[in-house]
Amino acid sequence: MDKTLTLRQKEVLEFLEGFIEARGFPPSLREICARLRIKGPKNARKHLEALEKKGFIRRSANISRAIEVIGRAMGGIVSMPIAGSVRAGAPHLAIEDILGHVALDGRLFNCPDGFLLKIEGDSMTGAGIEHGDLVIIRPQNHADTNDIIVAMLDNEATVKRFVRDGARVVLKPENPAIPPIVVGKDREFSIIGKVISVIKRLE
Amino acid sequence: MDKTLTLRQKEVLEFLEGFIEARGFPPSLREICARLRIKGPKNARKHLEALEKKGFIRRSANISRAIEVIGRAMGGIVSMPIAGSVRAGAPHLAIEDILGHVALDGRLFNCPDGFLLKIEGDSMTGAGIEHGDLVIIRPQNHADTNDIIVAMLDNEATVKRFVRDGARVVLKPENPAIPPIVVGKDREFSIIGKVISVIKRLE
DNA sequence: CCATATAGGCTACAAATGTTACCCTATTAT
DNA sequence: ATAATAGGGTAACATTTGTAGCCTATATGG
Repeated sequence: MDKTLTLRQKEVLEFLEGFIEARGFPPSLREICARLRIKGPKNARKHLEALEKKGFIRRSANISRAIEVIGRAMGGIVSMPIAGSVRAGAPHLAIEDILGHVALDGRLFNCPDGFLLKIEGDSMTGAGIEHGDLVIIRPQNHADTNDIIVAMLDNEATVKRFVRDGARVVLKPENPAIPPIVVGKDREFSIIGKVISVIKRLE
Repeated sequence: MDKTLTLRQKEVLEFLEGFIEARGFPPSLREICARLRIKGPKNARKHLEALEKKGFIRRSANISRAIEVIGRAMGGIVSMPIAGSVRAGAPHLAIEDILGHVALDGRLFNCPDGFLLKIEGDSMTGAGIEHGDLVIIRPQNHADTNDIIVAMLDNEATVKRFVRDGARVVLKPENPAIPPIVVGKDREFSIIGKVISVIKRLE
């Protein structure tokens, strides 16, 4: 089965997507005819049959406008807040107010109550986390050794690799130029959450 | 105008959202009746009129299933396909090569006709692109020096840093263990697109 | 040459669907 | 008391809409 669309079928598919986007519901056969300058509903139907056979849409018999464009699945979208900037180098800034919200795919970023942080500094470049990247944080107050976490250290937020060395806690940068931080009892330390995803923008 | 929904109206609205989510198109009046155990289509219609008056949905007269749920904040969200394999010059990817779709925030990933590719191999670890990461590709057939691109080389897709050295084209891995590739005239070479974003999942 | 897929025109029919009219009972505010 | 809103019932009606059959034409592959 050839799953490649013809030019005409691509036109039909793009019209379907545009119509649904604009109106909120799919077009009828005769509305498809009107836009594509086709005379009979049967001919529009044949296009839909072709699109369904090739797997681009799903239909239901005897039901008006029963066209579902596959892949447009907007389901499972979660809105995550961007929680301001965090200095990943020498700990400096605390978590600030929420800058905005971003809609993300729940299947890809599986974290119902997560949030995002924008990385500042170069202390985690060895782990592929660089200045300007966004990290997605899953809030939790514990961590396993070698997890990359966001922690509050003396009222400042920092992103580091978490290592439990016996009774001691060490926050390891991924940058040879920056020494590890040994968290002593004299320091105020708490785990904010774990970095579960990194988003880099290259342009 | 009272914009507060009654319990029953909230039931109706949630049914509408669930139906559209599941089926891809809105329900008819009689389908609303069936689910909410209402006997006449007129009664379902009265609920829709109330929801429209309060600004939660939009309708069109005399058109079947013409219900658009407002404010469901799908604005700016784009759906991008995840390509399993890349073939040269594919404007519309064939369905057999699409592993799935991901909904992404258009403000964050500003690329209307892009697609995603799952990275295999460790040739770009120096640029923070590792095995298993997803990269977002903006289709284009040109590139600037130092862009990270997806290219077809002898019928195989590869992700490398693009360097134009005089008349020569060099594809540079970001891994000291892997030598650069000098693209000679004897090789079939074309640029598929530019890597504009990297998504890493750490768990 | 034949079969198939694509693309379209035309007509008719039955089912799905929105619309209208009139009925009722509560509850709440005027 | 009266009006308005919310919620539900029954029936009839007109339109929208999907389905079906039959026609022509072009291109492609065996």
